[in-house]
Amino acid sequence: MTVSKTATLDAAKPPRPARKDGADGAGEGGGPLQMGELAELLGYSLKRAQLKVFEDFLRCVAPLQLTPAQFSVLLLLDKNPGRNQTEIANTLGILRPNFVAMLDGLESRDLCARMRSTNDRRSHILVLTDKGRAVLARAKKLVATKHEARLDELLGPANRLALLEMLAKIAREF
Amino acid sequence: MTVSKTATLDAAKPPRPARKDGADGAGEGGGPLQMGELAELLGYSLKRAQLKVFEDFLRCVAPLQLTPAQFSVLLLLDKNPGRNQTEIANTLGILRPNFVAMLDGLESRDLCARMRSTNDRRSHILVLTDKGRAVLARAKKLVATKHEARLDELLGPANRLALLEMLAKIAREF
DNA sequence: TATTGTTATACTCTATAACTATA
DNA sequence: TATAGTTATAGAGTATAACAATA
Repeated sequence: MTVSKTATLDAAKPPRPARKDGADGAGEGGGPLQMGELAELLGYSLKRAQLKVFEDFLRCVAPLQLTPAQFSVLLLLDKNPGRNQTEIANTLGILRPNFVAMLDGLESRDLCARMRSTNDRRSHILVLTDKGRAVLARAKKLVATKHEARLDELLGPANRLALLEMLAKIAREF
Repeated sequence: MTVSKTATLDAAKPPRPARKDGADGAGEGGGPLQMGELAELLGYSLKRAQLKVFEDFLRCVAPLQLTPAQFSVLLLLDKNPGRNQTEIANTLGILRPNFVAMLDGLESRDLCARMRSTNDRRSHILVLTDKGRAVLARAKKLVATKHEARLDELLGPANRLALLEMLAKIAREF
């Protein structure tokens, strides 16, 4: 199609190249699609919302290079000193084999350390390093002032809390 | 969730092998861990809830062997006849390259079919087969009577709707 | 015998580049 | 040249089996 010269018409995207009437059967318009009962499927919105929230988390905490999973590990280590890998991993729903590489990453950045337990020499007691504590503190501030604050702004504090309660209930009891 | 079949559930587990007093520094109890501010992190509960809901979806619709993603595709094809792969994939947040194998799976089970468009021979118009429509109808019934019904039972219809609205808002505007 | 951390492995999801055939 | 479908590929995330050290 050598239209380019005369042009001007094809702004960005010509969605409708002169439809031959009801050509392809029932094809409606060329615009947005009908979501149908997808709009009432809780799991669908749940997944899309989760992706958005994680995406925003990453953005907000980008200067510290922490994923939601890594953040949750640091948080748990801080609140639960003296625990081993199995306990931390189980609590977060991470399988022990998969937790190894994750810890390797955190440890190589000097955010936490493994210490052989004196009681049970099979266990690795996990501890936050000073740097780990510092990074966690900064991350918590970013999450609170940027990430969660944005959610508060969108939903309102009361709704945000109601949402959290319901999600926690599903995670717990469903 | 992690918990597969073998059940990692903290149910059966002797957490305290005769602690020698305050041995390992600050290690508190041997029971469940402190969640700390993880309990207030929306993203955390969002993710755990999403996994539970998808898990239940799989169970409820197991006789039809449909994943949430496959179900959403069938639903969309039914409501939007005459659309091509790119349009369906984009609407569901699936990348075109990844949509190919997914369609292959559905088409090999005779649930949908690709038809070359007469207007634009590059496009594949997607259509549900009769079997696809039948399976979709059965899936919708299972989802409504088992899956969503269980959520209604847990939260109550009003709360369930409020939850859905908030999740949709996050997915849309966040 | 059982458990902790680990390795190896595999399977799913997701993401990007590049090819082909059409336009 | 641009777009639709496709291929190849790479990277996360997640799952299971099995081994060494220790209990």
